[in-house]
Amino acid sequence: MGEGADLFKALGDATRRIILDELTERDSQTLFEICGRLTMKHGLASSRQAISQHLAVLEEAGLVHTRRQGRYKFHHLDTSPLRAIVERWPARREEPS
Amino acid sequence: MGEGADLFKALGDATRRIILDELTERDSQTLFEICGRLTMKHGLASSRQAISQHLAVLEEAGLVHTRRQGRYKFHHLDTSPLRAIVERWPARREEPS
DNA sequence: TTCATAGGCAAGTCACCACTTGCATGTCAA
DNA sequence: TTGACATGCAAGTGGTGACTTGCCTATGAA
Repeated sequence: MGEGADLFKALGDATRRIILDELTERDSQTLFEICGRLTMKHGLASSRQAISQHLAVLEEAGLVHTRRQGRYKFHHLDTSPLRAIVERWPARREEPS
Repeated sequence: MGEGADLFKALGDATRRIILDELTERDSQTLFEICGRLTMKHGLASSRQAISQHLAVLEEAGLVHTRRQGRYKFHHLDTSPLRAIVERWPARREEPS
């Protein structure tokens, strides 16, 4: 019931968080571009299928949107669902001593 | 390296998120108080040990701090680690159409 | 068409994690 | 001290999820 479980599940994996980092640096990438950049710049050697499944989870959470163009599928970052987190548990009024 | 994995792991469980909800409503509760309120108001029948382990995870993530007083241990909410999430993946400049 | 590229689907394996179970520790009251 | 209460610790179990493996579809160029 709008509990947002998909969002927290998506953020729960370290590889998916790095994918979000990569899309923050350079938005609108294809699956193969993301695979290459994760290997090169972030030092992780994940398979194409693994990254594809991660992107599906991120899309379910609303953090990534896709756009098909011929045989390419571009992935776009959407950080707006993250606002629900800080809104669910607001900052306290009084600051600690 | 300050990657914050503990934070996302803590937020990844639905019961722990409800515990944060409960502490948002009423801060500084003991383990037994939290157990009782989760059963009454949120309808989940988790054991004392389960809740205790959840609170330990939340404390590792810095979301909950504890204060001992005699045989009681009070749990305090700290939402400040959540800011790191929205700061890691900032909102885009342009708004979507 | 043929071939290479970009991506999708499904079943199987393995490790982690939530939860239980049982016992132990420590505090306070009678 | 005895007993009840509040919490802690540690081993074992089951289910979920990340990853692999293998095959399939679709687009575009020669």
